[in-house]
Amino acid sequence: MNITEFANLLNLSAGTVSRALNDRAEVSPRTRKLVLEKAEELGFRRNANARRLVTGKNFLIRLECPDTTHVLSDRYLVELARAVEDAVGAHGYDLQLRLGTRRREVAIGDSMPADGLILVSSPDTTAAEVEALTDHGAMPVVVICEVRPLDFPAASYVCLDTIPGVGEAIKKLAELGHKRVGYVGSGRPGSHVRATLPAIFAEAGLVWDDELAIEAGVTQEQGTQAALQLLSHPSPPTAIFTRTDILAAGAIQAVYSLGLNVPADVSVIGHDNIEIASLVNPPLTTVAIDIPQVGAAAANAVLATIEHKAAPSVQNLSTHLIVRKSAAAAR
Amino acid sequence: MNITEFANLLNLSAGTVSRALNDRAEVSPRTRKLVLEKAEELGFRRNANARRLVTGKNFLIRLECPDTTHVLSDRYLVELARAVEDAVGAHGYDLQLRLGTRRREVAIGDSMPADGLILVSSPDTTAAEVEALTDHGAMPVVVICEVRPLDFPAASYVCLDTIPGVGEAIKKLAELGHKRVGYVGSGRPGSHVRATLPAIFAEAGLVWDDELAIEAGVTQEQGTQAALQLLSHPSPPTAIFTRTDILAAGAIQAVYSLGLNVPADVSVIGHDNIEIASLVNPPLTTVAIDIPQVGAAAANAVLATIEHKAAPSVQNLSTHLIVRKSAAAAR
DNA sequence: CTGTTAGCGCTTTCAC
DNA sequence: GTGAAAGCGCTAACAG
Repeated sequence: MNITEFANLLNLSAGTVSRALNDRAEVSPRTRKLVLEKAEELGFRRNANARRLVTGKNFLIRLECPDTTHVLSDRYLVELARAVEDAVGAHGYDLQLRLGTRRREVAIGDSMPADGLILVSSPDTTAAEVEALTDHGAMPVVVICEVRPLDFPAASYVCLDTIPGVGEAIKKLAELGHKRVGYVGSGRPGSHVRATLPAIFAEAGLVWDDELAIEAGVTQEQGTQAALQLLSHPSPPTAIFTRTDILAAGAIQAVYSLGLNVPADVSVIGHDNIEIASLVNPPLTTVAIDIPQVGAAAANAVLATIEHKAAPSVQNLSTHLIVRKSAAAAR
Repeated sequence: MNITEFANLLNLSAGTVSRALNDRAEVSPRTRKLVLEKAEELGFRRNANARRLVTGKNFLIRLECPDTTHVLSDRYLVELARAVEDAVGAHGYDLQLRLGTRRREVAIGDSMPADGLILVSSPDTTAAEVEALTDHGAMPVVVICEVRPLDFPAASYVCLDTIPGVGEAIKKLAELGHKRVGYVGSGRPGSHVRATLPAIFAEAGLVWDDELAIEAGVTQEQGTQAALQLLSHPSPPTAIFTRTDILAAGAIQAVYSLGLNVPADVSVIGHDNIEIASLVNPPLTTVAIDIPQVGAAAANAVLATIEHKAAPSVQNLSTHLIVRKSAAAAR
């Protein structure tokens, strides 16, 4: 059933029905009500493609995630997609997901069927790439990236800052009375977090000791070994902050293996809030970013550009501390 | 630039260009080549919505995942989506992702803009629900579900069978010479796997001993405790199969804490192949399903129905054993 | 093999 | 406030 047939059933014209369905002002309340009710009753639904053709709008937002994404791990993508979908759905938009590397190869055959783009950047995303993805600036875009925006001012940005959460974690430990705090890194000594840590310690009123920092690696076992080494220090830490939750799980095991307890004897704080964080014993206090918030921010940024022609914006979102049970007052 | 303008540039008619772009037979090779080249050169792209309107096709497959999905965990959704996208992309289709519970509420305003649906079912998905989602059978659908198809014969099914992989795991252990094999479950004594285990043991030539089966729970710590209990049995197992990788990680810790080694003294096999499976020490031998294969199977099933009007099909996909380092010959 | 023509189903002026 | 008519950009049927 098309809109004309439907209109005839109500003794109205297609134009009037269209206006009613689009919530236009010029239609009488009585008519609008009738149309809405009957549409529901008779199960009438507009042909989306005709509507898109004539309006030039697609009611579609594309979420693009290169598979080399390190900004947000796979695990978070679903959460992100859910949030974006919710946010854009509230405005009548659908979500199209593009994951592969299969970038521009669909070249011919289809023009851009999306009104806006949300791009999860990877460390090697370039401005040129973003421009290509947006059909040379024709499509509004928001890029989700680490600290610094790309050199592509036409885009909006949602920047993820890992430092504040780490700051909260260290501050929390300081507040709990810990004086000696160890660090177990994931094996990348040049990382942003690692480089900033001494300053963070200072700000929390703590003394940074290089001997209490180990770049361990990525496995749980490596976390255990690093923690063991830390705890065998002549002046051992009473708290350990690890770069990942997996390392934290390892550190907890190390504490137990020494006949000590978490958090009674040693506090442990992790990073990432992965699934097992809440499953280990004790449940892990950890640093994480609010993914739904990231999704909502990105969605609202594209929508603002699409619907209100808003100027490109830059938002900064920070990690924060999720307090569970693995950190307590120093003995 | 629309197709008529573009055609004029080449001194052709819109019809001819359309035929060339659609790879129709009636167009001369010479013309086709010209059109394709010039389209590339001038950056001409057809208006997707006009095409959709006139053909009645949407070139869109929808992947729908209720957030109550337990059939496939969140972690796998991205992998699944990637596989589906690749498979449908090869046929010129795009992927629309629908995650929320927000089911049919978009009722008015948009008709179904998808040619087919892939539905990841949850334990409580009903036939009526599937019917509603397909616009009363108007849209081809394939349901990804556990062992048994729903009572909705119009759909195709990709059924996931966990048993074969568990069978492989136990058989492997038997082949390695293990006689006593322990089981650590996730606390659901009525589960399909648990119920089938005695038969699987029998088939592998192993004796099932109820005293060697513990329904532990979900945390790593619970895995450790269960394994400890198992290993303190008067006639302890030389291998342990756990229902999840997290439990397996716990079991490995238990073995170490006893001054023993994995796999030299005790073999451990997990289930799920979660991220940490390859990160623990030793890398975990585990049971898993090939998600990309699931995605490809589902995608091909919808596409077959859409493009060749193929009859609904039922495919069974099984878990299998991923051999890493945590299982070895019995001492 | 190619040009011409008639819609696909909707929204949007323009009359009334 | 509503109806009539034009047209969005494309494909497909029909001529030639």
